[in-house]
Amino acid sequence: MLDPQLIRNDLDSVAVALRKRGMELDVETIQDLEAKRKAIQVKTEELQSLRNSKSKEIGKIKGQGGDAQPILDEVANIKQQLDESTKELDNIQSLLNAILNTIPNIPDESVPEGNSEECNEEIRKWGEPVTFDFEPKDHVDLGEQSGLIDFEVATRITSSRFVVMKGGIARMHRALIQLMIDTHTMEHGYTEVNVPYLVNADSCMGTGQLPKFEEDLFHIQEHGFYLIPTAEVPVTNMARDEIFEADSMPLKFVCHSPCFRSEAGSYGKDTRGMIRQHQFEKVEMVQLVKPQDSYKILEELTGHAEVILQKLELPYRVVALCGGDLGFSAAKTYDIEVWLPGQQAYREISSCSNFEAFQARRMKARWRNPETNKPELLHTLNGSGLAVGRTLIAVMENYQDKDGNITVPAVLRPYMNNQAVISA
RNA sequence: GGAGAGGUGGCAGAGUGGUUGAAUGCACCGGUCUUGAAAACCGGCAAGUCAGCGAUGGCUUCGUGGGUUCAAAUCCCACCCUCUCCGCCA
Repeated sequence: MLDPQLIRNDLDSVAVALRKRGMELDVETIQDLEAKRKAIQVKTEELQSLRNSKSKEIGKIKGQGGDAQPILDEVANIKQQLDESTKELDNIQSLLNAILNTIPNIPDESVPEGNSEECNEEIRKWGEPVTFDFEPKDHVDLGEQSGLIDFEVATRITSSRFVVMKGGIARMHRALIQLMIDTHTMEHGYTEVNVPYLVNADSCMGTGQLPKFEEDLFHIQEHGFYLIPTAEVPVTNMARDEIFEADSMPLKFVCHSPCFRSEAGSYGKDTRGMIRQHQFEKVEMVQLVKPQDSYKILEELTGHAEVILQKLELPYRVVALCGGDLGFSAAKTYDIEVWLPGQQAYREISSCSNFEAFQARRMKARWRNPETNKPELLHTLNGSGLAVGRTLIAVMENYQDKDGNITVPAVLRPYMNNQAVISA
């Protein structure tokens, strides 16, 4: 959610800023509703004030044993006026909120212009794509050859876009999680957390999945809960309605969790393999920071994700998302893309974002600024560190030999009882 | 799942229809005292929101949502959550 003051006082510049996303704000409708809101709110509050003072008089008179009837008569019609005015205000406010809740965050100045993936800006590259002296297979073929990745049986159990992993592959998947969490806790200073995978609607509102993107979520109708699409939701919402002291910040959390996404609207996209699943696992980093630090910390956080790829010696590049490719709540995002020999392409494996106060405002996540001694909105950031399934397939494809065996990266072996090869 | 108790400010904890946004204590901030600190004493101290250039003023908020009333922390209804006991259970 954007600052309501900004919307009231400088809507035109908000509209200009949002054009970077390729979004056209309906300035006239908002201004119109806002003007009505102002008039009706003032009127309503005046009526409330009148009622309150009259009621106090009644109380005083009755307390002294006097006759309050004259004032009771005087007050008789206030109630009805107030009811009408309140109803009208509620109406306008919910119309206005419906609009405001669907306005995305304002992109940071440094975000590149553009309306599609092609306009993303490459920031840096690490490592060289390996050249094979044979035709490298993709993870689907490799998994089929070894029998350690089974899409068919997962389809029988549930549906498409699910997977069953077995043996060495399942083990390496688990080892990757351990490597990531250990690195972030022991080298980068994050606190490991374990959180609910079902969340309530308020939490989804807080991080911005609701109200606009309900169709992307799995919803348990019976209880009103949602399956988390990312640990960002429960972890960031730990700060909802909280006020943190300055010396406890930044708060840094790392969390491994499954993620559930309905992938509505992605029919036909990445249908092959494990790239796009309804259920996948991710290690997520979340930071709650002082506003003045958030852009510096975005760089750090992105670096923390990169360390995992460097340890695994997987080539990657970092791109800054352009305005049109930016997520709803983000002010700035770096995607990290790993090299997949099977696709001969860089594919997203992490997304690191600064949300500034956008989520914090929805969540009422605040810190006490020592300079003012007042609670102020903090800034939230998060980034995958990393998407585990995609990391797994990157390892498989980059570490394969011509027979389809997969060498276990050295850094993972301690987590796999020193297993060095997953045989085809 | 059954029975009972309860949800009030950063925390603890009063308050059962009317100058109660809420006693008191702790914490916190400022000051006096002190070489300095502690103690003691004095003062301040909820959040959100609206109008206003501002001074300031109004409104809302006592788990959530409805209702009764001129007036609700206080009465009524529904829901949520916490605790205790019983049952079941990884």
